[in-house]
Amino acid sequence: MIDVVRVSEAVTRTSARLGKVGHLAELLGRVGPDEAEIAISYLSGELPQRQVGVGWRTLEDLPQPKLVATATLTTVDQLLSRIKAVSGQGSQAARKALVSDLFAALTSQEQQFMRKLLHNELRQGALDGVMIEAIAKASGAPSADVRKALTLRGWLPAVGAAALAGGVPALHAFRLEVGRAVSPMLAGSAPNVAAALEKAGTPAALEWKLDGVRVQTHRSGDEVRVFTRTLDDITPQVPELVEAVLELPSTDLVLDGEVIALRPDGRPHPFQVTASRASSKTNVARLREETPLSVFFFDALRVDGEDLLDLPYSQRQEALTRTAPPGLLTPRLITADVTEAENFFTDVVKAGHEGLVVKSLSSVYAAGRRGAGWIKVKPRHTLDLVVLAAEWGHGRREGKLSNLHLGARNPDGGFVMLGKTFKGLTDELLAWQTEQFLSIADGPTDEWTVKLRPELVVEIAFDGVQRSPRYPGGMALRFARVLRYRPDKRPEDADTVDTVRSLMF
DNA sequence: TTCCGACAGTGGGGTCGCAAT
DNA sequence: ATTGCGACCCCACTATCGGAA
Repeated sequence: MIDVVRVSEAVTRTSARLGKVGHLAELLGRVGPDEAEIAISYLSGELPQRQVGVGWRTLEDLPQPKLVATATLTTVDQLLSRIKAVSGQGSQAARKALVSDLFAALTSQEQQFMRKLLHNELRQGALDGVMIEAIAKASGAPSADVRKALTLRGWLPAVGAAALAGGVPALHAFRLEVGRAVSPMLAGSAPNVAAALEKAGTPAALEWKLDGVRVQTHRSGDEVRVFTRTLDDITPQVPELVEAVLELPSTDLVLDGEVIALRPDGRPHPFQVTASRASSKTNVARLREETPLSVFFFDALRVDGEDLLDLPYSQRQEALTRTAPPGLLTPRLITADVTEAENFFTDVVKAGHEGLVVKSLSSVYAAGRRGAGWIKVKPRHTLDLVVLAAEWGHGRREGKLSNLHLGARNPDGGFVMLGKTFKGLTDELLAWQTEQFLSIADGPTDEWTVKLRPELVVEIAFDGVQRSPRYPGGMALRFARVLRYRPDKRPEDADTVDTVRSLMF
């Protein structure tokens, strides 16, 4: 354990990526085969158990550290598995006792590392992307082979352990396995349709982007399993999808798509409604009567027992349209014409949906790599809002006021908070606003938050207004980010809550 | 020498399930 | 019945490194 912690610290101190890879590869070269999975998992910032039910609250008041490092990866891993088991079935007291046992077995250095791992904030500048390179270096296999195996297996520690033990042949042995989730292909983004077409190359396929939950659907005979983007199994929550897939002619398939709650008129419910349905595990039978889910597939990874990941988009589409009826397919248009594409974008937004995903016709299905073959485009709203307060940042933003509290003007006086944002800020802007904020700080300030006199106007971009149980106006901005400050505007020129309310749904 | 793709980091709002209160 | 916590849906954006151009 202490070896892993020391390597993590070395990785943190090294800014060069190749240097990080070197440190990681050195450790992988000497870790035993039975502990390789654990080492790879910890050093890429995750636990083999994924979640164990321990958060910040459970990590208060922990026992004194040991002075001598004796813990092994195996003993730590076994304790974490017991903690997970107790979290799933048992009292908080029992979990707390096991967490105490774990920390009592660790030195202070190891305790710090474990605390960061449990919080999912290792912040050593190396996650899967860097670890892939380290595994390649330590095993002598090309990183492309490691990446390909990861796509198929969905979990890097297993791939890395196999590479270290068996090299290239072991990596090539990974296959798409029906019933086991594949790493999903992700999309990059572009500010508008023309830019997206430019990136994807023409002609390109334009698909409706539905604001629902990503679903990777596997069928083997009468067995169906449904996985989310993070590879969690949500099969019991989506019976409509299971039934729809059992109707298909192919009995051996893997399809990629989206589930979404639609109103009777075919327009989408707000995202919150779909998310609620897809995450509810109780009363599913009743909920599906009230709020049925629809599924729209947009890709085929396997049909009739044939793997399609390495085929170009156009051939995968052929297999998809052969397999699924038109009602289950995501609306799409193939075009090279910018005007036609822009009209299609206008149509989808008018229909109440999120936007488009523009796809290269020649791209293969490749996990993880954003920006390559798929590019999303969404409309953007903006508002001029007033900064009401700011919170101190963490990590590389330590010592800078980072997270802004945003308010719209109330015509009756005062401002109504609509949420927070920390996005869109350059280092320069962070430094500037920290100085500005401290000069207009107002009244009592707690440990994290600095209240401000409402004087600064900032232009905010966002994707939409959603219903909020948390903020006083009953609404909050979705995906708010800073575009620029508006020194030319005064708080009384800021947008009003009425303007914001008119944008809701 | 410059450009750009990939990656890591920094957090946002909403909702559910579960245990404790 | 309510509250606090942990987990996971959705996610945008900037900084940095290092290979490509």
